[in-house]
Amino acid sequence: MADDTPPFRYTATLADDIELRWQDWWDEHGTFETPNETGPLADADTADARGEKLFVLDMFPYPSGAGLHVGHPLGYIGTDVYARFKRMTGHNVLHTMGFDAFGLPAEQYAVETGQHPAVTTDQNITNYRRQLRRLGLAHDQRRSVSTTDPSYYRWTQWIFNQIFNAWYDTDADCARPIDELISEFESGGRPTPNGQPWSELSAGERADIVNDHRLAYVSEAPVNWCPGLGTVVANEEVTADGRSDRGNFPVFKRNMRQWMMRITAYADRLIDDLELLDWSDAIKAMQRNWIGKSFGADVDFSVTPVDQPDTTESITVFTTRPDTLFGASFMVLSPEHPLVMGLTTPEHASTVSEYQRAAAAKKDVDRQDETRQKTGVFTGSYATNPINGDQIPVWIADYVLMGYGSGAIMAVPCGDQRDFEFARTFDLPIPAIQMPPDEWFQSHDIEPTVDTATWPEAFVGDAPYVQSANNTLALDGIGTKDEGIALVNTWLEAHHAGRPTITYKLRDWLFSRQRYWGEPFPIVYDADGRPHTLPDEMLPVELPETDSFAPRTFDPDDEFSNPESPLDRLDWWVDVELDLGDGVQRYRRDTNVMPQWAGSCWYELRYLDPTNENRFVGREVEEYWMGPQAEHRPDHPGGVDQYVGGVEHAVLHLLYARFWHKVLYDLGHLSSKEPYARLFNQGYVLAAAYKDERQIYVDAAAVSETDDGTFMLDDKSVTREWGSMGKSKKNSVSPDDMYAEYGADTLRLYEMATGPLDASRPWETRDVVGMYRFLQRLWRTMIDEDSGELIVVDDPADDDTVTVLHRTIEVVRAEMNALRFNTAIAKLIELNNHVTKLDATPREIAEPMVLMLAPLVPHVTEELWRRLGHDDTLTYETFPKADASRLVDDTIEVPVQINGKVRTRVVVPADADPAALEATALADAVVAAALDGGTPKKVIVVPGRMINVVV
RNA sequence: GCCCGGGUGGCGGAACUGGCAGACGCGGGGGGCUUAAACCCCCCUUCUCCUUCGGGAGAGUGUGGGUUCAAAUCCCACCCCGGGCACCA
Repeated sequence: MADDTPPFRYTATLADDIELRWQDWWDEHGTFETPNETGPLADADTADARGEKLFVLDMFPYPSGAGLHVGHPLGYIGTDVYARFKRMTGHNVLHTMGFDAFGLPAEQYAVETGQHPAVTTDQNITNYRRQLRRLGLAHDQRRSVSTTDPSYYRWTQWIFNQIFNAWYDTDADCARPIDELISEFESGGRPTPNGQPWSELSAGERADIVNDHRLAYVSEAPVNWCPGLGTVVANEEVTADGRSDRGNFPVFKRNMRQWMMRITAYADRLIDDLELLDWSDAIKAMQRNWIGKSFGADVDFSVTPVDQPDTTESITVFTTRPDTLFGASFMVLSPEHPLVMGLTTPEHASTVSEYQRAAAAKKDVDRQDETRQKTGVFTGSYATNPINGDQIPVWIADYVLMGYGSGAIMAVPCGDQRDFEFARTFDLPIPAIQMPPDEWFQSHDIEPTVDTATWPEAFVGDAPYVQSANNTLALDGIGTKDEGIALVNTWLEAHHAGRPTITYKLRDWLFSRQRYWGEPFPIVYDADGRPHTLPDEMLPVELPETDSFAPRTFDPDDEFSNPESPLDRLDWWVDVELDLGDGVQRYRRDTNVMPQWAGSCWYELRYLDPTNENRFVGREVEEYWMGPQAEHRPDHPGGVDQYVGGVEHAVLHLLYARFWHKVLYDLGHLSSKEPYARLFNQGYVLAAAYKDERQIYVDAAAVSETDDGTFMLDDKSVTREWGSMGKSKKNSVSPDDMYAEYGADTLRLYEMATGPLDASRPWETRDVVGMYRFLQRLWRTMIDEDSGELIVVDDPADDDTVTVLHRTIEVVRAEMNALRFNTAIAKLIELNNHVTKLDATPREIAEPMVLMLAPLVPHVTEELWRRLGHDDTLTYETFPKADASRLVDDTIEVPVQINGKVRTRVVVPADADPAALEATALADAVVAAALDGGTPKKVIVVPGRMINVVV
């Protein structure tokens, strides 16, 4: 190529040279190594010299085989810019990056390629490290961890043991060591569940009681069985339409014996402590909704079992509207409710069992389709409504779910649309208990009446009660539900027929997976099948080597298949002889592995103290980096100062990690109550994908847009859709291509400039050139393109330029601090555009400009800083501060409006008082013409901003 | 249905606490450099209309109302888009 590009122009080639050189320099000099104050990585003097601590954290990546595309590092660049900025404003910043490398995709990728997941995972991590390093991210490499490393998961297993050896004391409202529970049982200070004295129980009975209190426990419960994946999965991993979020296979509810974690014990604290967190309302709302706390009452209805006509039992229902109890005209049980068989009379037995079978065969998806016609069958029995003694029929129906409340409801058809529809379908009575307002009747075009036969739907809302009284309670005339609820709750308690209660949607966390690539449980079972944890000195329990790592999967629709853990096949590993304190005995190892979320529940803690052999994190180290900061806020919960990641973890990782953190806090291992004090959700990089007429993706890079807005590949038109980037969509753009074409600094700048960090934005390769041109102009203001010589001059800058500089500094500082890098960049471009118009670039402008750009484009600024005559990295230079006297002008131009429209401008002294402003405006020719000799009706003066003359 | 966001030029997006809408970048147009092109540089670029070519007028931030001297910004009603939850009693 005949190329007359000037030899020292800032091109991709020069950028490449600069970037690789500085990346090596940083590594050689340990530039980004962050000292602790204590422990193995301690250098207290340096830590103090750097200033106040600041922990900046990214959600660590799962290292996939496909490598990074340009969408992945958006958040990583954002945290890097922020962390670099904070280093320059007096902070000891901890920033590193680890890998969340256990889990399904690694295993699937390994199965596809026939390589062991340990091998592919290592390769992928190596590739990720290379791609991330090439971006110039200022990470402390010494602190990088992988969840798959035995020296890491040793401590994941240790934390599991902590959770296993803990119980939740509801009186103290915190977790405590299980030994303290046992002591309470032994001393009699706490009664056993069935009241028998502890001393009379066998060792096995005692173990069962203790196991039932543990925060990690094995139970037989309905779980999500996914035959297509060959494993059970957590509620949080099931999509709304009843499929696995990994692989999109059907998921079936089955009773199985599995490990659970008692996250429900923390439901209230997980909600309440959201108040302490600087997170977006959206994420907080998602967590609150997921936990799903609702206040209401349990109400007991008595029933007579068919086979024991002389006895009564009670069915408890949960309701959020106890005040509507007078309107409960029938009861509906979930088909799986344990009392259904006992309440079914012989003549209804066949229809009931048939309905139960049909309900069981239905997938959750179909069952939850609320548009479906209501179905159900009568059991033949009646229950007594405690508030009015009415005998109400007991039905079963699949719109009542066993998994929520008590699996039974009182149906109030006049006030609940589902009950209303059910009553209409089966011709059940609909007594009115509220008199809806006239407008309600008008909107339905019917006469006001309590005769619900004319009502088209249930009435939901506040309205005076009617027909709601018994001998001891009268609601009639009361107008608000809060009052009604309080009165009925009092009545229920006085008559032992119910009690206020709280229900949650949150279920305990299903914690075991029947896969290979995960943390083994540090658990063995004795001859009686009771679990024992392995003592700390036996950790880690290493994942056994095997060629046969593929899980057994099944036909995705084969609901009645059973999971087979890969570890189960390894007899040599499963059967062990150990001395756990009772002499050498034979045990069987637990053959489950932990879910992918386990490793990410505490990784930020390991970053703090990655080489600690004695503890998962040193106490003082944790306190330094994560301790509550009362000087900022008395109720500061502690935790990471700035966490950045995608919104997709709102109820998975972020909920699980908070739960583990709180357990560790309760047990005295941590000083922080919460792991992540401040959370920022970055947006996503979206990309256009194109499909041809066969609905097959075509290479997005080859598609062009015509003038009339249609998209063409060669001579065929294709359709466009927006979504995440991906190889399968043929629209992936690799950062490697961007490095080759523009360099890492340009890529960083482009990603930060396209919009606010929390907004998703489309990727447009053709737009990248704008930031490349900017860096070229920047380079050209300081370096001669032909000679390569520095052309910065030591002459003072003119007054106007200095003013522009200080205004820029003022804005850039504020914008960087608030993570608004897009506007900071715009300001810096304006400054540089100003400088390009000067005859020469003064050093007093060049140096602060380089420093301000350093967090964004670290390589080219290091190079310029060096050429400006400095020996050391600019990483720890002080970020420029604005001179306040430069931020105010002597005179300012103020717009003058006439009747709210800008018609002219006047130049006035900056400190002009309102009267002077008004006088100046009225003297202006345009204003005088508008007034035409008259006087204005009104003049509004906003000093320094605006004058509005109303004519 | 409920809960969160959001809607501004051809495109990505700016706009402090209600005070000059469209910063910055892309794209587009014009010009320079060049034998030519690419690269690079300079100027113009919300729309419509008028113009004596200096400029001027009107409209304009999803729609319709309202508050105000003044609304992208506040209030009411509605439409559309994205995300989350959902037969949750």
